[in-house]
Amino acid sequence: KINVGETINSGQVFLWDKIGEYWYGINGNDIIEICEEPFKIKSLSNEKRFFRFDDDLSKIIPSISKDNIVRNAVKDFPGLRLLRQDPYQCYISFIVSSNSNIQNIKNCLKKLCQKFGEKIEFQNKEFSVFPTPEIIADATTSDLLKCGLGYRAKFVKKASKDVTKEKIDFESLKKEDYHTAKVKLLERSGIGNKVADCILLFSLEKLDSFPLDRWMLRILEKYYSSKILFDNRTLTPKKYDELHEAIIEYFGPYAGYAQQFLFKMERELFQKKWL
DNA sequence: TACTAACCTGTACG
DNA sequence: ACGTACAGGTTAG
Repeated sequence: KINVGETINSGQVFLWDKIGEYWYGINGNDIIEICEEPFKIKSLSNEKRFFRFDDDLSKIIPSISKDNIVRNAVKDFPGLRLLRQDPYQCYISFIVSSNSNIQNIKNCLKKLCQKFGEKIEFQNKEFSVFPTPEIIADATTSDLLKCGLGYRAKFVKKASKDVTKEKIDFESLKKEDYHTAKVKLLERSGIGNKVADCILLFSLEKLDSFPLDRWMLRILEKYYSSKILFDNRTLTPKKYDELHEAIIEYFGPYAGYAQQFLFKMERELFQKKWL
């Protein structure tokens, strides 16, 4: 059974807020409301695939449980789930995320919605949904800069133009395999290995994607140095690919789920130290 | 192909 | 108060 708070607060999504017992989130042009106890979910579009209830956890969990590290992470966060995000929102979110932190990412994306997104009333509350690629592609750089994007503003604009010009089509990427889809994402501006893997895992059905950021490298070094070998800390594109190969070989086709559990585990460990 | 520096912004620390 | 470091990376050279 899903733990909504745990899942929302695991670095996948940035446009969610809790009001009373209810969580509200923006997903593309959709708005989702979810309450955990008693369980209730409602959305503007009536689409309920966001929480991936269709994933067969009884198959996935055993598949990724290769060692006690993962087994403990799953035991500590049994309600953690991967989410199925709107691809364009996910694409922009992770371009914005580069060299930044979660709080800053949230601020930027919220401003993007408020400035450029359509205002919609839902459950007697006012929301601003995520802007369309067309709106962002036509926005002026100075307006984008007002959202706090900094040097990423030009990446966001260019990447949006690529969507409107159909240089990239998310629906077809969903049908491609991991590697083919990744190559196409890497051609877009502001997207490197890590950002591409986040987009693939969180919005394009690539459960064999395994985003390697600073945290994951720390985790691999700390718990997996004997199981998965990789050398120094400068991760060149070639080494990134090789490491990803080794990880898939170890964790299998649902490695992305393993990544999410491990990431959550280590983040919580760190946060508690500060309290 | 590998390595390095520069990069917007916000916040925490000395 | 003000400088410096650093945060879930990418790009240009």
